Amino acid sequence: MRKYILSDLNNKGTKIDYISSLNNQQLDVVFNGDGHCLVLAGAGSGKTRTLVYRVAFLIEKGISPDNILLVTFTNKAAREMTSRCREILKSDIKGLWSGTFHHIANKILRMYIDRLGYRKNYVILDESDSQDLVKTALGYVAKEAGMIKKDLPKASVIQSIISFSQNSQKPISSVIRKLHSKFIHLTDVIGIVKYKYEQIKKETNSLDYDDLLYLCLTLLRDHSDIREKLASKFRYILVDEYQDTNILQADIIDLLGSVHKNILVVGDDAQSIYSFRAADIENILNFPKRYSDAKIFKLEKNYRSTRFILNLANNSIKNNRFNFPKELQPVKNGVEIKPALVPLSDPVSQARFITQRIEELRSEEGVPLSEISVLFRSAFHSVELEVELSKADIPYIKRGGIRYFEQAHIKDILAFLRIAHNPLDEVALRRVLYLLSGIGEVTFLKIKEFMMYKIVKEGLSVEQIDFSGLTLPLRARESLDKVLKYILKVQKYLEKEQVDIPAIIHTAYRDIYRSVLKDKFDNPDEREMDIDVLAEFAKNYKSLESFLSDAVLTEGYKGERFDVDGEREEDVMVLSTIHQAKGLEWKVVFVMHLVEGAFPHYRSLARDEDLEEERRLFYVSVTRAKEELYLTYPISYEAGYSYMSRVLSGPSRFLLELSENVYEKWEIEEDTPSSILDFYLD
DNA sequence: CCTCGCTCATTTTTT
DNA sequence: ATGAGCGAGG
Repeated sequence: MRKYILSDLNNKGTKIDYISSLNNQQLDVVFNGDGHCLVLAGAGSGKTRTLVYRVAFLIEKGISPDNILLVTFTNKAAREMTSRCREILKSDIKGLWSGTFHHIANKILRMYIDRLGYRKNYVILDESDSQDLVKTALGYVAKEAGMIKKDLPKASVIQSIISFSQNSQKPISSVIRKLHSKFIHLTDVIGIVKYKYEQIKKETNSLDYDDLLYLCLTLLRDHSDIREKLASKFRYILVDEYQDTNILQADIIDLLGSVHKNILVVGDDAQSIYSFRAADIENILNFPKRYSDAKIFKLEKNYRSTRFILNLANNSIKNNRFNFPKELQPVKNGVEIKPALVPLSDPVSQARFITQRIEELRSEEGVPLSEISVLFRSAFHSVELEVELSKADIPYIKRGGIRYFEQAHIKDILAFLRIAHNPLDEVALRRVLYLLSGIGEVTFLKIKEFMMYKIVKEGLSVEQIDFSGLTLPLRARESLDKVLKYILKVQKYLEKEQVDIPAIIHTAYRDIYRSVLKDKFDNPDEREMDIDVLAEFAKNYKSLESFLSDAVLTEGYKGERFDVDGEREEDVMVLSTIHQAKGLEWKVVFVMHLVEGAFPHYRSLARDEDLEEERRLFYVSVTRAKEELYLTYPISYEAGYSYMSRVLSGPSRFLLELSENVYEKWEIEEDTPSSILDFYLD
């Protein structure tokens, strides 16, 4: 194969120096990645690099960027990859389609969804919107069936069942049997709730995350002209993190690649960590079966971590039975520090230790904060640490937990924008009206029915509706008037050539929301600042619709700046859930709260496959580290909240099952009773 | 019919 | 500590 490489290079006279930038395995992918290709890329094996060079190579070879589709796991990753591509090519790349599956599905549906009987101006519901709507559906169904809500699962549970069923393309009944067997006797009712939920979505022209994928697939499958058109457009398709795709996503790729048949997927079965949202590891394992002509590439050389760290990672993952056996081969040379296992007496000591060590790294060893991160299983594990970091004046951003766009006040403001865009947006209208006094469930329904009738049946616009035909209590009337006045005002803005979204946000805030914010929350000033950030972010958009879509599909976290135009990061540290740390690397990594029951999470203990996923998560966490790795856990901690007793559940099994020689034990808490240490560290 | 204040359970991971 | 759910008052 190497022969082709040189002749290829000589003939094309390329400007990019592939040979000195990539190793042989990587070069092979870059030059020979035509057709159906599976690239099995271990952690730290330079898979992003390989993808970036592959895209650059295609463009340099003369493929137009709009004939390339690059699917990534986050939109952030897509931005990073395209900007790196731009750097090596030293030219702008316009027209390349890149982003997450949801992002790309949205792009396709905005063009063609009318073919499926939806209007193109649909709204996208995020998970909590979807939950709200399931709750509404549940209300109707419970009433009709004469059941009490108490006897039914919570809306969030039903929502998750519906979602999993959609993403895995399995019937509700089998999802319930597998994931929520205690509700098995309610299968029929849940099925009806799902039906009702679908119906409301259809009526209100809204799509949830799963609909984006499912409808995109339906569109491609059932409308051959659209399929042909798009599949002809995409001469080359590249998919990153393929191990975390679900069946819908794999099928979408299959159809989009059905004309040119150039589908290159990259992934690592050992890093599959999203089965809870129906990611199916079979996609990657069966890729060669799905495409019998598939070429398989392997990237096994690890450029990231020291041999101690890799040794630890290999040692851990070999306890898993269900995956391709493989070992990461270290390449790195130089100073090697053994990973440290650090037991601390409790979460506060743990936080202090990490903070102290970070200070040392920073001041004594000159490690920039941007080269350090702290990872954990669950977002709330970092609370004590956040306190300590703030005390020590160490700037950090946290990824995981509540997202920026999911905060109540941001969702409130977005709801205002949504009803201006579409006054019949059920979820948004309910949210806005509930904020104001005098309007509850019954009054809301009355208003909604009235507006629906006037708009849908009589074809009136909001401006034309005579609301005096609706009898309402005084307070409700006042509240409604406020909202209507707002909608009319904003619709004037929308008629203008250049839509000023920040102005719409500020109008909603000044006219209505400011006073709500003041009594609803105890930190209104802080939240007001968030709303300013939102307005700032909105400046980049020229249509309300695209702004609203991105607000739902963008993964930004609180405190994280939206690096839309690749602004330089300042020197801040990252705290992150392991899920959010996927694909990233740091010189120094702390993995904290390695406590049995927390990590592995107690809900995964019952089934081997779930436990193995937790172990893969551990594997992902340790392979983020380039040079130094600290594994910490508190010996005792308070589970749940303070009314519960202190728990001594002991270190994670992921620590215990590692052989002693892969890390150094580091006991720094002199006040820790040694008997406890002896017991647990045995 | 709405709101407020009480009680109870509740914390995995996310596009 | 926070949120959801429920029952009593307004």
